[in-house]
Amino acid sequence: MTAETSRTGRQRLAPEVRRRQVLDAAVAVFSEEGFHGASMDAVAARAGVSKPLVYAHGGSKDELFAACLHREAERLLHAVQAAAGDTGEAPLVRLRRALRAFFHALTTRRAGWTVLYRQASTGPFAGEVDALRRRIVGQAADLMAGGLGVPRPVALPYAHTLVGAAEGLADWWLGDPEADGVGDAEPADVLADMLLAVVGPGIAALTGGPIPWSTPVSDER
Amino acid sequence: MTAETSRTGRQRLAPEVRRRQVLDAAVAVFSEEGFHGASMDAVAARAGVSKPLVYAHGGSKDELFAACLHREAERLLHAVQAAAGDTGEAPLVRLRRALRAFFHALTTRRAGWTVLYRQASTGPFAGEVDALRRRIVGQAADLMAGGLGVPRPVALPYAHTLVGAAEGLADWWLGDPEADGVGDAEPADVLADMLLAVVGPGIAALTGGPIPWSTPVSDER
Amino acid sequence: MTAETSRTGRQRLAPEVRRRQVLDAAVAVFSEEGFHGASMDAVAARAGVSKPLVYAHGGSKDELFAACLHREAERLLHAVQAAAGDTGEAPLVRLRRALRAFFHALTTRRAGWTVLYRQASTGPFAGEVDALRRRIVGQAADLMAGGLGVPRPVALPYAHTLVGAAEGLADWWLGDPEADGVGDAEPADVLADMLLAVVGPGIAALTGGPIPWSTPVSDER
Amino acid sequence: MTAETSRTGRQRLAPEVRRRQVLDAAVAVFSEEGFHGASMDAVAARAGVSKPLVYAHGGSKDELFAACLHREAERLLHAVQAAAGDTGEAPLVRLRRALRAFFHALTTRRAGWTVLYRQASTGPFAGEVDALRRRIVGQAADLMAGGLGVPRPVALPYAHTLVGAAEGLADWWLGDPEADGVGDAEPADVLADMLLAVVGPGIAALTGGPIPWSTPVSDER
DNA sequence: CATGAATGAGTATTCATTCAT
DNA sequence: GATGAATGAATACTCATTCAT
Repeated sequence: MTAETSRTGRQRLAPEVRRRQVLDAAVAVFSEEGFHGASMDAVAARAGVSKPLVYAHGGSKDELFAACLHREAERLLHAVQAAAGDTGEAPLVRLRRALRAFFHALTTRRAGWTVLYRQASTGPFAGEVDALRRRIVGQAADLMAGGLGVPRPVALPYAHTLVGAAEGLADWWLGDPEADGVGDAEPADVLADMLLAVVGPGIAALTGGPIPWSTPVSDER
Repeated sequence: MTAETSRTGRQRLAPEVRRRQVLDAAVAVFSEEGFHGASMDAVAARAGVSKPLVYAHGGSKDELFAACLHREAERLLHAVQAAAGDTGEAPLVRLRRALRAFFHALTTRRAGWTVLYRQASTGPFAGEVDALRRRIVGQAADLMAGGLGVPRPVALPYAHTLVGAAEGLADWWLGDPEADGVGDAEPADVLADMLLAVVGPGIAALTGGPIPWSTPVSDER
Repeated sequence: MTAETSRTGRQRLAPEVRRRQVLDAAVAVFSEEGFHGASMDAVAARAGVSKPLVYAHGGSKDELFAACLHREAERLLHAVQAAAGDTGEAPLVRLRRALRAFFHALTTRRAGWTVLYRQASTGPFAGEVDALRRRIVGQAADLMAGGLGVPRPVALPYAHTLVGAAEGLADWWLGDPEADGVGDAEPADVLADMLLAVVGPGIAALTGGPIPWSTPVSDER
Repeated sequence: MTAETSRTGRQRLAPEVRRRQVLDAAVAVFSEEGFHGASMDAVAARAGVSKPLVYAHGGSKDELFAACLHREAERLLHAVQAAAGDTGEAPLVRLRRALRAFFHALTTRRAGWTVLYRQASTGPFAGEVDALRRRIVGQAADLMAGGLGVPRPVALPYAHTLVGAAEGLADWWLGDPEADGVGDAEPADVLADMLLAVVGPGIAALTGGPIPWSTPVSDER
């Protein structure tokens, strides 16, 4: 018997590997069908495993969905947080970094974002979903209020606006066949700059200062 | 006893009236429970009619949902189109009118919006919603390219950004409990101005001209 | 189309008829397989209807089982109560009547008895089953204590003994191929007399009196 | 480190020891949960071994349950048979011995009795239990016909009645919370005497002789 | 030998959909 | 035409059973 054993039939994998496999499939299916529309059969089929295994590693459908939500939220939050970390640079550079990380996450992990944001806030997960969305948008609001000096009362709705705008742009980029004319630069970076071109002046106006990112920022990353 | 009533409690209504009754109930139920979560029983109960009648007037569940989608989409599109009609005013005033109409439709017909966007964006009707979204974005792109002189290649992604931003702000307004602190002004107008404050300067910068809406616009409407 | 409509396909029956049909099937299946062993599929098949109909008329499996328990218990209790009613006759004649009614119920409605008595007192119905059993045996104990003067402290265990004896005898009668040699008399009456021959003297000894039923009792009934 | 232990926590036990361990656990679990309610996981956990080991030593679930049934049945039969053995004493003393042994087995091995009678009397093992019951009843019938001179044609139904009565009394004793008021005497003996008080006179009347056990029997045992 | 990991087959329950009246 | 009654098809979840290590 070779080192890879039989390719077909029962595969005996390490629990954490299986768990990731199941969660990946669940995120994919939930993002495509929604919570109610997704069936545990579909998740199992997508993962290429049997249904009991899904239950063994993901728990009930509710627990599985919650696990998907949390994993994807943490990933997104960490990615943006790491990118927006206070490195002594100007706040606007941090915003740009954060947007790049956000677009990177959005374009490379589409399903995770869909699970987090395209799910209705009705049903048994309204609380969970809302709390996670609040955290994500809260990050943006903190950045705007704390670093950029946007007045507190409007920071939250503006953060929602910003996130929505980013999502609309990403949707276009991901879904539109004509959207490939961005050259050979890193797409996430291009998208971030496009978004900044639209919302940057408005934010700058809110803070009263000039529009610093109209001057080139060194292409760190 | 008129011709419209019968011995029994059954009301013999004109077909189009019945159809509207059923559609209204369906929009309400779908917006609250989602496509999969809503049951035809619930729709029938909400409409105050029997289930076979729902089938007679609304077709299958899929057809019924599609009908909801289309009716609400047409309403939204017409409202925006009417508001953005070329009335000889400056293009940016037209944009502002369009945004106000958009937010007005959304805040007054909340259920329709929810059905269109939050419930259908995943699942078997993602395609329908996408097509509708494309029409809305097309309107915005026309406005930007035709009226404002935004260079064609960027008009489309910018329109996507704009529409996404509007959706994000709308979601905040509809879903966030703290979002009611807009004073006693017409909420739709406030939302439109909030959105313009964020994206307006950027769009104006693209066209090279001044920022016309920074000067008060007569509160027509 | 004749008066009996189509024999096959959907039969539209009155709700109470269907309910009885479903309950009868449920009693039969539960008595044969036990609560856990019985499947709702089996109940539906036995009733000759579809599974949703079983749910429509019987509720959940738990509710269905509880309904079976209650219906059969009421039937048995009423049958025995009616037979043992205080008609001014000697208490022992009432006991004999009660036993005849009991055997009649046992031999003609075997499944009902099995559901009531052969189900384990473990599981979600321990309370229900115990309460019903208590009522049935309580009837016997009342008869023994109230009418026959059996001392209270032993009336209950003796009632259990009596019921067990009756059940054993009925088992023999129902299950044993050699048990048909009872002539052409009503079997329930013969069984009652056989049981009285075994336990009668003992009960009489407990009360201190003679053994009255060793002298012929007029064959009323 | 002896040959019986290994490096790991696994205990390498003699097969018959393991088998008894498994059977004991199975009897316990089956008696508490019923055949369908019991899971092989629960049996394994109760036995403190892994599930495959249960299969290795107990066979399939059906085989395991049948093995429980047979072991407990043999124990009960042997106990009664040994007690009723022809020791030269009066037949009625033998009957009393047998009853005491029966109730003793029952009160000391409650789980075994529950498995045999309350769990298996319905479901796929009704036949097995019936056969066992026939053997027990046969013992009683032999005693009555052979020793006590009860006429053959009635010995069998009377034996069924007797065994049924014993079961009813046993169920009361095991299940009724008020059944512990038997003083400090050996419960099995008290139960035997209670049963004899009910059925003894009747049996004695059948044989025409006196009632021998109304005179004290030396408390051998 | 002993076990953790995996699965095929089944169970209770619901829902979209359609006859029979 | 309108409805109560009925069902086929699915869905979440579990369990007896068996490989692979």
